Amino acid sequence: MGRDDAVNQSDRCGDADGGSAAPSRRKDARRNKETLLEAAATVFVTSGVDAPVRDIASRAGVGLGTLYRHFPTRADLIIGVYRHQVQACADAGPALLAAAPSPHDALRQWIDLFVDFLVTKHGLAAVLRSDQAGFAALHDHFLDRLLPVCAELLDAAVTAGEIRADIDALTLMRGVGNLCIGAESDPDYDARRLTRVLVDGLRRPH
Amino acid sequence: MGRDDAVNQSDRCGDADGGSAAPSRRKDARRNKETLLEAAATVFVTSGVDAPVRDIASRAGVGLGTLYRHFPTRADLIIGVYRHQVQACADAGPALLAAAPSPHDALRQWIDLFVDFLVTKHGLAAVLRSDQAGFAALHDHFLDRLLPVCAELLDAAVTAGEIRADIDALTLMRGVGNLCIGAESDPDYDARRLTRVLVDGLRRPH
DNA sequence: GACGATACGGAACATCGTTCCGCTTTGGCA
DNA sequence: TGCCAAAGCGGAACGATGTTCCGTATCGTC
Repeated sequence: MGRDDAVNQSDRCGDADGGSAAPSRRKDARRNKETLLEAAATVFVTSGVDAPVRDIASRAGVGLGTLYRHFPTRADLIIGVYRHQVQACADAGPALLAAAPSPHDALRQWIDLFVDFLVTKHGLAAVLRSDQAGFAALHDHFLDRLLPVCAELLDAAVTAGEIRADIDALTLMRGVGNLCIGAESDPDYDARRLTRVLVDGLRRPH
Repeated sequence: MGRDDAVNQSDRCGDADGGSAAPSRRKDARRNKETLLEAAATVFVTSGVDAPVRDIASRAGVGLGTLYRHFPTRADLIIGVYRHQVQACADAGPALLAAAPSPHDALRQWIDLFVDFLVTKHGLAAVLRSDQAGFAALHDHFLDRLLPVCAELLDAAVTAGEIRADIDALTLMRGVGNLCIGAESDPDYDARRLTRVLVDGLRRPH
């Protein structure tokens, strides 16, 4: 819990928007966006990513209209808050593959990293799984960044003959994400151990 | 999908309340309760277990007050609708243990049964996992009926030396339940296969 | 048939997401 | 510096949903 690795650092850089949209020309707009991200990050920790939108707006000291202009959906807000951590997790993949004694070991370590990230974000895993309209962007963002990494690790392990080949990266990631649901609020449920059992189950039966 | 086994039959017997509460002395009350259960079962199939309460009440042709009197929480309604199927799943455990070639095989088959049940009920797995207040009763009901069965199968497999001993029945059931979340609405996500991988992972490493 | 207990129905209230629009601020320009 | 159009802001208002409450209707009994 709370391992001090690259994935769980919460620093964000100055620019609130790491994406493709051009930052506003107006200073107040940029400041509000940044303020909203900070407020959201705080509220997410205490109330989870399902916290009422009003709570976030009021903590940021802005109106609802302002929040919705900068972040049309809750998914946008969540992406904004966790963008850098997701990227760090993605970056860790190739490094682990290079350093670990075997591809399966790298996969296991990488999934540990992913699980540590998810489990420390109240409700993130649940909303990541959500099929509700409006969360597609969140889903896509995670998949865009992490799926290729997972696929690379998986392929390497399959090529090395270490694991079975009938589970694709998408299914595995969703499974791991699902296993993390509720883990943050229940000390009796050990999502980390369970994901390791799952990854163990990938091993080629002989 | 839609396997015709004992667990997935949807018949209910005459008495709407299989639980401990004494049935009402009034005929209209008993009839309304039964009507509500039928309406809920129908609505759950089409709109999932998260369907608006009003939809169920209106389909049953009763007022909201009536619905809330008979089923104070959504969990009570869900329990009422699926009570018999849960019981059938519980009953299948000992039978499988007696018939299967090995305890681990029995466990695998029983979990297949459980997964088949969950996957065919839109949103059930998700709400089963929910930590929200009001769903504790649902959680407890499932655990009361199924946890002992799971524990028995797990113990037998451990005793037979087939699987590792560091995963308890509660964790396993929650993990399986979690793996089923969203499976009903996404053909690309194969919860059955994933749960088999998980159960495979339980095998004692040698 | 009368009467008390029980149950019914749905209006009313609370919460939350989302939209909309009149007002304010900002940045560029003369 | 002063002006102005564009951009942004705030929060009232609306719709959906869960939940409560109470006046009225119905049932079972005597």
